[in-house]
Amino acid sequence: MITAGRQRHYIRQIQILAAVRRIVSNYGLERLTIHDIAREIGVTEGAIYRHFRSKREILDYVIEAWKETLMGALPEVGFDHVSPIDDLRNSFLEQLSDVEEYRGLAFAVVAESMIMHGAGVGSQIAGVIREYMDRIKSILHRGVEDGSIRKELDIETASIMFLGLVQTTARLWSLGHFRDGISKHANSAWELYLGAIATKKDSSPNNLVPNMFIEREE
Amino acid sequence: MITAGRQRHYIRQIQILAAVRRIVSNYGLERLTIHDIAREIGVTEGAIYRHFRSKREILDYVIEAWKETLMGALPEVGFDHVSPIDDLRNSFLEQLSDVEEYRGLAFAVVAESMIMHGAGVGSQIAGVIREYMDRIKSILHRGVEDGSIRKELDIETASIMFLGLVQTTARLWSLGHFRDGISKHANSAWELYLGAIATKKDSSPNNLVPNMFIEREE
DNA sequence: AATGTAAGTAAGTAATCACTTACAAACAAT
DNA sequence: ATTGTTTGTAAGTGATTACTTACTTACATT
Repeated sequence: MITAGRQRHYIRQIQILAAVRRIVSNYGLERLTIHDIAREIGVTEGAIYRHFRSKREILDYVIEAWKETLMGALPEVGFDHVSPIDDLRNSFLEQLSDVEEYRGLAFAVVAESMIMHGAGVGSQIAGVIREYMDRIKSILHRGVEDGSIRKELDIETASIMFLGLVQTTARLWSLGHFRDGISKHANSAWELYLGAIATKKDSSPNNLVPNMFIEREE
Repeated sequence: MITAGRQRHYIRQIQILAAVRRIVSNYGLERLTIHDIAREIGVTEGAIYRHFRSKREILDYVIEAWKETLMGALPEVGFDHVSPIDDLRNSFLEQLSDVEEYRGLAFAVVAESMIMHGAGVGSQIAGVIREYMDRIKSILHRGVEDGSIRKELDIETASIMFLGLVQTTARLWSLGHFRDGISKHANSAWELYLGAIATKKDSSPNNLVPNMFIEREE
């Protein structure tokens, strides 16, 4: 049961979280029911309510986990010992690797599909996105200051493009749009984005994108 | 009632379509019920079934209308009397004006939120998106051929970025992310995208974006 | 061994869902 | 005036939803 204040992650809660992702991934939000969640982890419906007070509380838990994944890939504000470009690239590739890891259903997609499900969940997710965008924007500002990002850039627009590239790649992947892995697209997408925002002095694109993404453990 | 083959658009069907957009816009897909649709246009539930055989048929109708809006803003394949850049810009601005027109719920967002609602609707929408992307890609190819678009460009990635910029701007707008109108963002977003894909010989950005979008009739 | 608690079950609840049925106006064509 | 079609209503249907209740099992602590 989720209580007030800081919460621990009990095993059943994690199992339920995984079940939610699997169900939404395979059958869509329509079939995200307490009945199906219970069946997925092999208990009865009543047992679910030992660990969550309501379905809404389950969704809150999912959103919270998504927020941690999302923000965890970004440096804290005022934390600038790594170059802004590297920060952006890391978040970019990390998110897309999350997409690939979960075979078609990253948190990005789950949360995205929850937006339209009324009952205040939309505004909650909007808050997470706003926070994430603010973080992206502050990184972009740092890049403008240290000269690695073009200063004529509209920061707001550039951050939207960043989010758009990640989310759209994730969604198309989840729709089965790509034949081969997501890695190749991740690299060329980053190159394209970098070309749009970076100052042009160093325009050899190959060295700007290390193969950190490709060399992930399988 | 929707029959086989080409269909006409009867007044009640259009009313229902508008009701669907309004309901999803204000309350989310959760409350897109036959009951609410009927109440929205001032009839009883049974009356709805005089015009559509099932709820699924209503969704099909919505998707079909979305497809027409989406594809209608693009030139036919092999139709190249206008410059590729202009074609892209027209589709880009036209879609975002659709977003603004419907005050927070463009077809783009409706369809997007339907993706995760199982029951085959997802694959249907995926088909529309695939068709749209193919059209975008063929325009990009034309641009490469006539020299207006960089030839080192990864066409696939560039088309994803295009879709991503439109969809994400639409979604953020529907989430109330923007304080002022969408027009300003539309123009700077197009500039940014253009800078990423266009050849650099003509790099004065002001003349590349006419104010056709701003001068829409109110 | 006794006891308290966390975690589970089986069988319900009322509400809501998409959809159906029987019937009645509205209206045009004959 | 009669008939047929379209479009509507009122009142249902069974299925499914989130959630509850009464009771039981597993297990650690004393």
